[in-house]
Amino acid sequence: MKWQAITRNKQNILYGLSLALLLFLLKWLELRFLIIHHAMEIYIGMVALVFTALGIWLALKLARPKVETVIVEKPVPVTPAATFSLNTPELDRLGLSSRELEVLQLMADGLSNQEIAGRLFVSLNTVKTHASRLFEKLDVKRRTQAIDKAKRLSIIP
Amino acid sequence: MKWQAITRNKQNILYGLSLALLLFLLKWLELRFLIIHHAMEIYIGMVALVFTALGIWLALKLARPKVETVIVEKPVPVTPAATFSLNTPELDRLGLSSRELEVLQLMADGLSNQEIAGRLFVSLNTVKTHASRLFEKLDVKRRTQAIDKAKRLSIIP
DNA sequence: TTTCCATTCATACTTTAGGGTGATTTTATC
DNA sequence: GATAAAATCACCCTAAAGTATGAATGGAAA
Repeated sequence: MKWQAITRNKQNILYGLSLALLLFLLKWLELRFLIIHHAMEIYIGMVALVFTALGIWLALKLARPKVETVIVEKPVPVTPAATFSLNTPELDRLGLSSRELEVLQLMADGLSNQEIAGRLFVSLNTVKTHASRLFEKLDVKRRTQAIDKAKRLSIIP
Repeated sequence: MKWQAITRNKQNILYGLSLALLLFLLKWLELRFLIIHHAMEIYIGMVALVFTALGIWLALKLARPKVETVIVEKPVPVTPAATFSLNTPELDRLGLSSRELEVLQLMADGLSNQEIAGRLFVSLNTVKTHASRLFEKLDVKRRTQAIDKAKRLSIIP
């Protein structure tokens, strides 16, 4: 801002000096022609041209051209991240308990019933009970069917 | 920015006008002393002013505003085609036979060994043999592990 | 207080899966 | 023709999965 103010002042000073110079030149030419008393029309013509040029110069210097901005939107295809999204409505519809869902996921991970029991800190019998209930709710006969169906329904990832 | 430009132009115009006014006053005072003897100088002074204004007007008329185009990229979500792409190098590395791969896929679909046998027109023993070989090559202990691993490796969809 | 549901556990039994061993046939390559 | 691999099949045995029945406990809702 301060720098801009100094620059502007400098511009105005230059403007003033150039104008003073031109006036001096004009006066000097005026005196020369007045003394000689020749080609008065030429003198006037030159004055006209000189001051026209001065006007143009001033206008170009002072007037800042407007910049018109045109915004063009370009569609860019974006592939969304491939993430698993739990199908909550389907899960609610099936009515699986949280324990049943846990067992299902561990089945899909390839664990045996005994291993699942160890993972969940329960007995093998408990796991079998949950599995049985799970198959009932999913209307399947075996774990491979349960896993296949659950993935199709987006209940497990 | 635009407002600032207008304000600056206005300032310069005012500056110019005030200077012109001063010049006019100067000329007028000068004329008061010279009017009797120098009618010509008054005429020339007016010519100078008029042509300066003409120059300014011309410059402003000729100046054309610049047009700048800005391209803005807009993200558009693209639904990826949910297609399975067989991981052929991995399949080659594991060395699964075509029959073994068939059995694997039907396992993943939830079929029992007996059902797979019926689907492929072979005996239950044959299916068990293929399954056994399959587990060996995949280094797994049970079908759920085989399925899980095969999906991870993109051998089956 | 009663009822319902989830969770846990047990037992007995049946079915299926999985491992081991061996054999025969078919297919492809040299 | 010889060889190796894939495919097919059988039999025996064990392990694991799956079914049926029953019981106990705790928490939430009516």
